[in-house]
Amino acid sequence: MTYPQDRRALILVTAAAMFARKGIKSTTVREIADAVGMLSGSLYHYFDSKDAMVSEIMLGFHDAIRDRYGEVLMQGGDAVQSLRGLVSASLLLAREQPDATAIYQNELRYLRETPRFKEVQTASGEVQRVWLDVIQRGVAEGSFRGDIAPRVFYRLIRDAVWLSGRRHHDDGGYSPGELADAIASILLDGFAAAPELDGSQPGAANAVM
Amino acid sequence: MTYPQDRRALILVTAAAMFARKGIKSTTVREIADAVGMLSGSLYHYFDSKDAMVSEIMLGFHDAIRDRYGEVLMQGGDAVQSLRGLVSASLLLAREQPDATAIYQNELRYLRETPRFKEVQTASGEVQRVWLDVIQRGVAEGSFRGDIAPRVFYRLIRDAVWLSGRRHHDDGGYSPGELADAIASILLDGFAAAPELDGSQPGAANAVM
DNA sequence: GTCTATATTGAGATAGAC
DNA sequence: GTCTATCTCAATATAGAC
Repeated sequence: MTYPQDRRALILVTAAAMFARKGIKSTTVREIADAVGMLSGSLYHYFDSKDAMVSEIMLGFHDAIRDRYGEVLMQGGDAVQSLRGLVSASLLLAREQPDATAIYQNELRYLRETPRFKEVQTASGEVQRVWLDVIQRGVAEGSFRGDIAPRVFYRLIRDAVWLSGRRHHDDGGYSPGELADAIASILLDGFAAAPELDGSQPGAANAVM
Repeated sequence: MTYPQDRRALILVTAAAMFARKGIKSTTVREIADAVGMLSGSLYHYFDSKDAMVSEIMLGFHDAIRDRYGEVLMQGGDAVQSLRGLVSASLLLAREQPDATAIYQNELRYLRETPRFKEVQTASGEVQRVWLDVIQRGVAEGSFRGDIAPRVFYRLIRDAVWLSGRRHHDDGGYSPGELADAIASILLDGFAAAPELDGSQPGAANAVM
């Protein structure tokens, strides 16, 4: 699909694919070089280190996120609309850039604990801030449940987005879009069947466990 | 808390803690030995290899899961009751064995792709089977939504359990039990606020995105 | 810009003394 | 059962020719 115009870009997308599939630590620079058709030493003409590739991949990904989220927020609307916009934008991104998404989710700890990824950490914090602001706004507006900490819901949704971005061995006829809809629907409406209209409260009623 | 009676057990719980925190690949046998107060060579008196430790940790974890799930299913009841039982049992296990839980979730790919972990893979498949059976039973009984593939819900719930097992830098005053309740409630009832009793359908109504 | 060759380090694992 | 010492191998990274 994408036709990388220069070797540098080719190296980057190839590395991203391998990082996503096998993890950063388990992917060797030799394998990357092999996949792109050169020898490992040659990679260092373009990048200072393996981690430099990781950093560049992640920064590009966060730039894309920031752009999309900016568009969503600029459209205004209430918190529910904003949240749906963020979910939609995230799932779209996860579909467009499944490798970067997987890396971001799988290697969170490594990215957080390695000083070299300071810039990535900052960008990541800004993204999280956007989510929390919208969720808190929704709670204040009364459209989201107030009995659940925004942070908890944020984590759940972040992991769910990851889930939709992952490629699975069998996705049983689900297109990525359908999968996204299914996940968003569970998170907003719940997995329990819609109750009969007998006046029973669906939300607060069930004390779980 | 736990008072390991022999060195072997101490090594295992120490290794589990480090695997959970830093990942298997990033944890060296020397670090494990350090933490337990011996030299790396001595570890090999107890274990054939680093992966042998991983395998033993995971097999023990799956044994515990199987026991608990068995108790749940033996109590009978409808699918909703069984599902709640499974959720409850899982969250309890995630709380009792946070390290094994984290390893299982974080290293899924590594465990799947390494032939040496064949036994773990088999055990893992059986666990998944239990979930899918209960979910499918619930769909058949009409208590779970039929428009969402059981597999999708299973993955969501598996990741959510992981979430509850993870230790986070700040969990903002949430006890593990409260966190578990919050997550289970989102998954079953949804994050949208309970609707006013004006006859509008909470479940199916919102076409997401 | 790519290759050859190699330096350097880090990690898993082993042998044998104590 | 633990330590000392070391083997071996794999991986990142570098230097310099072409």
